Amino acid sequence: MRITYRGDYALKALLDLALHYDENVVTINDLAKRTDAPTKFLEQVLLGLKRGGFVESRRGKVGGYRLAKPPSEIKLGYVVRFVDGPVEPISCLEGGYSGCRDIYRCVLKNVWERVAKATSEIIDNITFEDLVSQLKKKQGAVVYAI
Amino acid sequence: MRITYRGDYALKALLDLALHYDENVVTINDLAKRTDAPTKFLEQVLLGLKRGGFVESRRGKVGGYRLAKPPSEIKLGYVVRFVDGPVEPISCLEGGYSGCRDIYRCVLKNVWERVAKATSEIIDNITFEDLVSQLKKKQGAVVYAI
DNA sequence: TTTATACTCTACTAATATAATAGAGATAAT
DNA sequence: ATTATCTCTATTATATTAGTAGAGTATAAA
Repeated sequence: MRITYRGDYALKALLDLALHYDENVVTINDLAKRTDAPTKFLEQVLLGLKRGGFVESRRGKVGGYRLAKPPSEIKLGYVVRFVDGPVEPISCLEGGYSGCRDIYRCVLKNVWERVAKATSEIIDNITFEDLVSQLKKKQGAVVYAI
Repeated sequence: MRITYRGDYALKALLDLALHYDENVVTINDLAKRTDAPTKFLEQVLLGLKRGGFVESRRGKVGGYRLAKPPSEIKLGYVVRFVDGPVEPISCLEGGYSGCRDIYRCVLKNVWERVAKATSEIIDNITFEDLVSQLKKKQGAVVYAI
C-alpha cells in the first residue's frame, strides 16, 4: 500500500467534511485551503469521491460538498482502496501477476498476504467518526473553523 | 510499502542463494533462470545487494554469488528497505514531507504509523532461514536443483 | 433575466520512477 | 590466449503521479 498525494488529499478532504457534517456544504476553495491541496487537483479528487459514492455535491451559488453518508459509515480502508488501489504490497496478490514461478511463489506470497491482512485490519476498523473524535479530543473543535 | 519487480527479484535471488548456502557460488544465469528475471536486470540488482553487504561475489570462470551472511542473519525487512525503500505507506513519515498542515496531520499520521509498525513486525521477524525451512517443508528440497 | 459563483468534465503536460537493454571492461581458471 | 563470469555506466521505453488549463453546466440572488 502506498498513499499518494491524491489519496492524502482525499482523506483530508473527507475528514474536513466529516468535521462539518452537521453544517452546510463546504466549498472546494475552503477544502483546498484547509487541506493544502491545489484547488484544481482537488476538484478531480472530489469528482472521483463523488462517483465513488463518498460525497454529494451541490452546484450554483451556495454549492459545495458534503459527505454522502455519516462519518461513522465511512471506513478509512474503503477510501484508500478506492483512491489509491489495493492495499496489497505486491501485484502478485492483485491478479495479473506472472513474475514468479511456483518455486518461490508461495513462501513469499504468504508474507505479503500477512502484511495485507495486518494493514486491512487497521484501516478497515477506523471510520471518519473515529478520526473526528480523535481530532476533537486532541485539539478542541474550535481549531477547525475556517 | 510497495514491492517492485526489483525487490521481488532481489528477494527471490537471496532465497535461492539461501537454498544453496552450503554449496558453491551460484551464477547469475542460474539465478535468472530460477527467479524468472531478465539476466541483465538481475545483474544490477545483485550489484546493489553486494554493495548492501547481502551477497559476496567471485569473478572469473568459476565465479558466481553467495550470501555474505548465514540465512538466519538476514531479515526480510532489511532487504525490503534496502531495495524498495522505507516501509512507511506515506512520505510524511519518511522525513521531508510538507503536504499537510498540523490540523489533520497527527490523526492520519497515527494511522500510517500503526500500519508501518504492523508491517515491520512481520517482515523484521522473518529471516531467509525461515523462508528456506518453509519452502522445504512445503515441497521437499529436491525441487530446487537446477 | 442577468450575473456571479461553484461544481463538471476532458484534455494536456512536466517530472519522476520503474523496468529494462546495451555494451565495454575487469578478473580468474584452464 | 581463451573463455566464462562478474562490474560498471549509459541509455531507453513505459507508466505513474501531480498538477494545469479551459470550456461547460447548474443554481441563487440581484
